Amino acid sequence: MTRTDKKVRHSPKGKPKAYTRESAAEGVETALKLLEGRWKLVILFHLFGGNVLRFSDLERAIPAVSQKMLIQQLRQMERDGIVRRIVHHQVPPKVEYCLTEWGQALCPALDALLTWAALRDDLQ
Amino acid sequence: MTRTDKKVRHSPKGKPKAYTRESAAEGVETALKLLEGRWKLVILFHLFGGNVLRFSDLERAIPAVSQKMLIQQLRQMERDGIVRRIVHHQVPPKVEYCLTEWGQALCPALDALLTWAALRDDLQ
DNA sequence: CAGCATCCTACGGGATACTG
DNA sequence: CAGTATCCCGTAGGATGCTG
Repeated sequence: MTRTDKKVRHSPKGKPKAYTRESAAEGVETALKLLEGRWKLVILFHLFGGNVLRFSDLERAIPAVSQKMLIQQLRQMERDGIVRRIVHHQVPPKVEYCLTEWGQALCPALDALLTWAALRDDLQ
Repeated sequence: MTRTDKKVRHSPKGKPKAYTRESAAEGVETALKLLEGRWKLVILFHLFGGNVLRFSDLERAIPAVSQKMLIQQLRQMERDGIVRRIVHHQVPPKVEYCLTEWGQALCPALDALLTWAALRDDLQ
C-alpha cells in the first residue's frame, strides 16, 4: 500500500478510481471487513456526531456487550484508524473513545446503506 | 450519484426515517448481513449493469468459488430479494441469474463505501 | 475503572463425491 | 448443466474469573 503521503489534507486531485469488477468487489470487501463484528456498528453510532465516551459509558450504553467484546471491537477499529483512543493517565484509569476524521466520514456511506434498505418496501 | 429511474418511482409517502442510534445501527446491521458471505460481493459486481449470467458463467467468472458456495450465496441473495433466478426448463438445464431492481439499487451504496475507503489515504 | 486470560461452542465456509 | 450431500476445520464471539 502506498503510505507516501504526509499530512496532505485535501488532495486536489481525486484518485483515478478505475475499478474492475474484481477490484471494486475487493475494495468493498475490505471496507466491509472493517465494519464486521457483532458490536462495531452499535459502537460507531454511539460515537457519531463527535461524541467522546469512556469505556464505562459505552458499557452502559450497550448493556448486551461483554467487556471482552467491547474492548476487542474498539481495539480493532482503533487499529483500523476508525476510532481514536485517548488515555488519561490517572487513578482510577480514564480512557475515552471517539471517531477519527475518517471514522466520521463513514456516516454518509452508512446512510446510503440505510437508504437502500428502506427502498426494499417501496421497490418490492 | 442518483440514478434516474425510467420506471417506477412510486413512493406513496416518504418514510418517516426517524432513526435512533440503535435503530440506525440495527438497520445497517441487517443491510450488511445481506451482503456478508465470502462471495456475495464478487457475484454482485458481476451482475451489476444488468448482466444476466448462467450458473456456469459465474463459475467461470469466479474460479475460486466452489459449487456449494456459489449456489448457497446465490440462493441467499435470491431469498433476500437481491438476485433473481430464472429457470429455463430444458435439457440440459439452464438457469440464469440477474439482479432485481432492489439489487441494482445497491450500486450507489457500495460506491459510497468505496469512496469512503479511498478517503483513508487522503485523510490523516 | 478499564482492562486481560481462559475455556468453550456455533457456524461459515472449504474439499470432495454423487445426481436428475 | 446445475445442482445435492457429507465431512471437516478455523474462528468469531459468549461466559466467567482475575488484576493494575
